Amino acid sequence: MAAHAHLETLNAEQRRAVEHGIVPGHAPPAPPLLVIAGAGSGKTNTLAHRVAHLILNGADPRRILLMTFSRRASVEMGRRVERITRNVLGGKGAVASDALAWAGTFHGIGARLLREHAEQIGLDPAFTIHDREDSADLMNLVRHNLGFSKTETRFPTKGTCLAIYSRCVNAEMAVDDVLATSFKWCANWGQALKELFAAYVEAKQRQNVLDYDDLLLYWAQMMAEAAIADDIGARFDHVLVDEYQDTNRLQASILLGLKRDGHGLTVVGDDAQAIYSFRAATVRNILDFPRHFDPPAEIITLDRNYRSTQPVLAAANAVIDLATERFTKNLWTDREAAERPRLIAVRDETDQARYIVERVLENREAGARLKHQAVLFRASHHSGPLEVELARHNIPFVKFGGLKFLDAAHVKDLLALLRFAENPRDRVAGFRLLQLLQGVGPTTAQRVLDAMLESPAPIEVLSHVPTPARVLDAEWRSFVDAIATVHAGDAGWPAEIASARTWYDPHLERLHEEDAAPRRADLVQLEQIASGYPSRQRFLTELTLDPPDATSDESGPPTKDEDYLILSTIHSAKGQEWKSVFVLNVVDGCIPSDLGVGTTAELEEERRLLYVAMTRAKDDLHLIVPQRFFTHGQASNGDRHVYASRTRFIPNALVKHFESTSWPVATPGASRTAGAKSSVRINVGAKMREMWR
DNA sequence: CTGGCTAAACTTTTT
DNA sequence: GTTTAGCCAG
Repeated sequence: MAAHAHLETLNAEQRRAVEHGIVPGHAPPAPPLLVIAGAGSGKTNTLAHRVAHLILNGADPRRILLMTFSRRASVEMGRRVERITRNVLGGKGAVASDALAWAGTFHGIGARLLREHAEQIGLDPAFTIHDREDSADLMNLVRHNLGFSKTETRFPTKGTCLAIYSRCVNAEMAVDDVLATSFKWCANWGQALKELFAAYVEAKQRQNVLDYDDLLLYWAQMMAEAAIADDIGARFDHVLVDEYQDTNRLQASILLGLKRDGHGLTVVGDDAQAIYSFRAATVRNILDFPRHFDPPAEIITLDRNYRSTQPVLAAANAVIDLATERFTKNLWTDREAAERPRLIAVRDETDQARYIVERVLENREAGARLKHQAVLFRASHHSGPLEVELARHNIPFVKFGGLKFLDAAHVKDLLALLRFAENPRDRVAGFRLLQLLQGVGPTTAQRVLDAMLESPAPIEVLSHVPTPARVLDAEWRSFVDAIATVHAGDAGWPAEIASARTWYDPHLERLHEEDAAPRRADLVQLEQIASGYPSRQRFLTELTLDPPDATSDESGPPTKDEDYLILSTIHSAKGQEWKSVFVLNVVDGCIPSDLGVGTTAELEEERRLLYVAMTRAKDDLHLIVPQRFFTHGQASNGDRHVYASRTRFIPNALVKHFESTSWPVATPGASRTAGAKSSVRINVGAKMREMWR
């Protein structure tokens, strides 16, 4: 049947998931559905087909809420939905991807709903949003004001305070419980932390700023109020959530508040790939989902893997099989292949980098594009030596995860000016800006901001504040004018950024004499990015919620048709796949991270992390094991490097799933020049057999 | 009160 | 190697 041609590429389970509750020509809010979708089982494709199928059978795309884990995932989903509907309806009838207006992350959707419903909950719709660093800075200001920065024994740092606060909010737990379970070394500070958090919340409200957690928290609060919850719930007929295993309790509260009887709800996920518990995500969400409803939600399991070859999948299955707790069964595939994944022993991180360069170039010679190859690692800084080696060989790469463009001091300075102009009550932005001026320190900054705080027209007040002592009159006037000009917005968006840059330039020169030029180029690039947004508010909001997540070795992002190697943290690699995958530092201390071996739960998450990394590979998988690696500056510990051993997640019993080799391959000449008899022993018999394989 | 200095502590993953 | 608290001169 032609109308169903788009379903023919799906297998039976996928098709059941796509068609659940939909009859031809009629797509009412269906009973709740849980799809357990293993790695590479066509999850994104299935979800995209379900959305398309809803639309093709009469659902209004503007009344579909689609929540994905990242902005990148939501863009991809929109594209696929558009393609499917175009194939069925032809060019004219296709649903434009922007018709799927409510697709995005929980945080992004939250920000939009909060602006629209701000009045109903006594919130000023012009709020600005603090990213993690801004939140930590505000926490620090409050912490300082309460006198916690000079306690007898050291008070937790701003980052730790924020982490504790964030976990309380996201896990819906009391401070004392969070301290007892996740932050034992801070258990003594329970009372002080409660005071701190109360003051932090007040400060945010006075300044009309929200942090990441507030976007969810305020939303959840709206859902707890029946009248508003019904209002918002009624805007959407269908609510679909991807990567449900990585949502937290607060997000589950929102979802269940949105659709209390579960009708119209579809969630998709895989508990074997849960890797975000540090953000308070809990697999309980996905496990408990069916029983929230009566009758319970239907469960459909996708366990056929279309991505990886059989040997790659066998190795990944073996790794996850050792998990202490498993809910889903193993994946299967019919993609036969002879090559087992490789376990490569190298001497150190330098050789690890050389090995990858050699293999990557070899693959490119054989016709594989760089883009189809990826290098994955546990922590962002693990790729350091590799980046050097890639640069030496002129191999372009793009790195996902880790330090961001927006974290650079000069970028933050300029953004602070824009944010301060947008919301003059934003103390973190103001504090940062004022201290750029010579002669202004914390005290003067506080005083100026205090004067502004009370007034309904803070910019007016600022213009009339007398030039503080120790500050040059001209410098002060230039600062005040810059703020006022941008705030008034007469130049229009994004032209006003030019005024901001003009003001900032002398400060840039002074603060970064050494490397002012590349930093100035960054700011030009920022202005370019800004031109893609319709307004200052949209720019600031979307930039904090969806910062550019990739950095490359060249200035500026590479153009689409250029070829480049992918470098990514394992976390940022979620949902992606490549023909060849290299995993760095598959040693104890990196995977699992030695910071992640505290509790069994943490250790189990590290195991899943390795599983996620391995299941990204379609054809070749290389796990690299450096025999030793250098540690950063623990001078007191003496040795500059430590000997590492293969990750505990691949014990001897699992080695049979891999092709074990070392690199570089020892040449006969090398041992001779060594003079003394080499300690290396080779198994001649094995090598003979190897020749005929 | 600011800004430059020293000593000591900390060091993952991200919306 | 980077960030933070504390000290001191101007």
